[in-house]
Amino acid sequence: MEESKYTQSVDKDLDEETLFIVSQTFKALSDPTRIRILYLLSQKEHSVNEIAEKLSLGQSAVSHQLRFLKNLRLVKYRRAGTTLYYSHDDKHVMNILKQTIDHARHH
Amino acid sequence: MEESKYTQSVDKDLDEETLFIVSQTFKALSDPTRIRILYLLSQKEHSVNEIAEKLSLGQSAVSHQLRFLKNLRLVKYRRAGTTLYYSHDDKHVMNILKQTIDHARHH
DNA sequence: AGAATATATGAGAATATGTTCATATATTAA
DNA sequence: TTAATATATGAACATATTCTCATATATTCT
Repeated sequence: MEESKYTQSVDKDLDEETLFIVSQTFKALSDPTRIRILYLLSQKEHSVNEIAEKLSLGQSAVSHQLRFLKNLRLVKYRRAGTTLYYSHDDKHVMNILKQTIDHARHH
Repeated sequence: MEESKYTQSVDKDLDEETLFIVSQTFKALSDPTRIRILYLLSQKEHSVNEIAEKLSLGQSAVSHQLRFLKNLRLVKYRRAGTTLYYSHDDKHVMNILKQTIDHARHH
């Protein structure tokens, strides 16, 4: 039997663009440092130095990771003088992170 | 003010083990090849060769990735002669994958 | 046992990733 | 304008990842 002309999109192969977006999204969540940063930002906004101190990381490392997250529009920032306050900027992704943390904890 | 003894677990720092499980889970979903394999298995079980053919991948590459996914208990298999039929084995993770694919498609 | 088929495994190569170090840029205050 | 503070950036290094190639293992059939 041939493929039905009513085949749903959910059964089609993944197109390049979708695949790229999905893999990039999960890549953002696959590194312990980025997870810790996002988790911190899930509670409230933090400056770069606050993040570095709270998580015992170098300022440069934090800045690099924030750039990564910013490029994917997972975080945003507001400026206050020389200080940049970062906060999360993607509710869907933060929700998925929270779901998975809860799931991991219950085992 | 000191930390309340009623502080919710959701506000605590992430412990090592949770962090490890979460990062490993997302790492599994961060590679295009593994995403394509899991997506295929979300539809129905497939043998190693079927996966390789459908996705135009080498048999060895597929086998390596399946081992990775098997170690995380994201897939399982049943044997039929010399053929191994793989299927998904973690509804939570498959649900997250589906959510994220849908989210990516709608943009 | 030997041949055929399906899958797994290990080593090696190419590429990607994450951190550190040094330094650049931007904002504010004196 | 100069100094002080906060953050960003680029290069270099160490490690991790993913694929390919060759070969090993497992099952079935004759």
